[in-house]
Amino acid sequence: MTLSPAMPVDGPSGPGGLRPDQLAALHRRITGWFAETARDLPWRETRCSPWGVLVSEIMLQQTPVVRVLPVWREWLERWPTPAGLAGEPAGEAVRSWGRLGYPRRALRLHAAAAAIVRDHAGEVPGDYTELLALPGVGSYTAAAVAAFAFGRRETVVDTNIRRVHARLVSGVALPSPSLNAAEMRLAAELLPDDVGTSVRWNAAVMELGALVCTARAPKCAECPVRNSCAWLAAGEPPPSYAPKGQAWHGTDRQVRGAVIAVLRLADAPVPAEMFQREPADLGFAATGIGVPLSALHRLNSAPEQLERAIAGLLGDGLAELHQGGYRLPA
DNA sequence: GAGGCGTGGCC
DNA sequence: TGGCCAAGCCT
Repeated sequence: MTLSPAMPVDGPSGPGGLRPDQLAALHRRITGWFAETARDLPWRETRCSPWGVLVSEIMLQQTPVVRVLPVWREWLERWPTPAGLAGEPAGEAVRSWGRLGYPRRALRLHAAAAAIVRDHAGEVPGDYTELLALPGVGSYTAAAVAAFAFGRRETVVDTNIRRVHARLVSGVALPSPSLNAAEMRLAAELLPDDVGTSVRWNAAVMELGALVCTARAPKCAECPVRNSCAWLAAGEPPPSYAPKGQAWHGTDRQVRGAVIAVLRLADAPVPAEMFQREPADLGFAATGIGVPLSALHRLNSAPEQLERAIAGLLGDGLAELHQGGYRLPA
């Protein structure tokens, strides 16, 4: 039987073909690198509440840290507890979400806050299974909150960790298009046994993927485990598949985004006909709502496309009809 | 399980 | 310039 770096097999030598001493060395090097390199992020401070950690994790889903920081600070100042957020209309969460993107996350975070008040006496639960039951909380976020807010030993797997494992252990440029059982098993086997070390390991591997082992142009010269990297040893083979990008220009999605940008800034229900006409003709050009209205108009979308976008927003609960116009849910 | 879902910065 | 990418989740 032959062990290939590209096809990690558990055997006498351990996960990914690593001996126990090699695994321990990886733990030491990566957590050591993290101790001296980690960014100072407010949700990593020990005084940050589990609620603050949960809010950060939801905001960080598909959104870069630098854009999350100011919005997270505003949210925690305004709503320092789940009960604070749950006590306000869902539309306020969507409005305060600003331009973070994927505004349904704001809706789900609001629903999660309500569930926490209703089912957990207002305290963010620390168990993976209970976290997973919250709206907007999937396998990654449940594990991350349990680990980072409650110090639990959890197998945290996000896109950064997947990429580090793919290169460092499996020797390929990128992880597979979707998370699979083999990856979860590998991640579980790489996780340090000690609880405290496991928490630091999760954060450290994630940080390594975010700062050094990046998707494009990884900074291998700065990597603390470059001498152990299976991908580097294999001569940096290119990805075996081409990631498929998401279309944007001319899509319903783009129109959705433009419509909700208008609703975020509107302080009264917006009649449907306003979405179809020049804001200058409506006398709104110089007002706050005039800017997103002009942007929407420039898309020059077909009426039926606009209808689909609005219907989608209504269906998702991101908008509601009130007195002949559309607004964020009140 | 593939596809839908925002937004802005970067190379 | 424009496609790729960012601490995913849900259906």
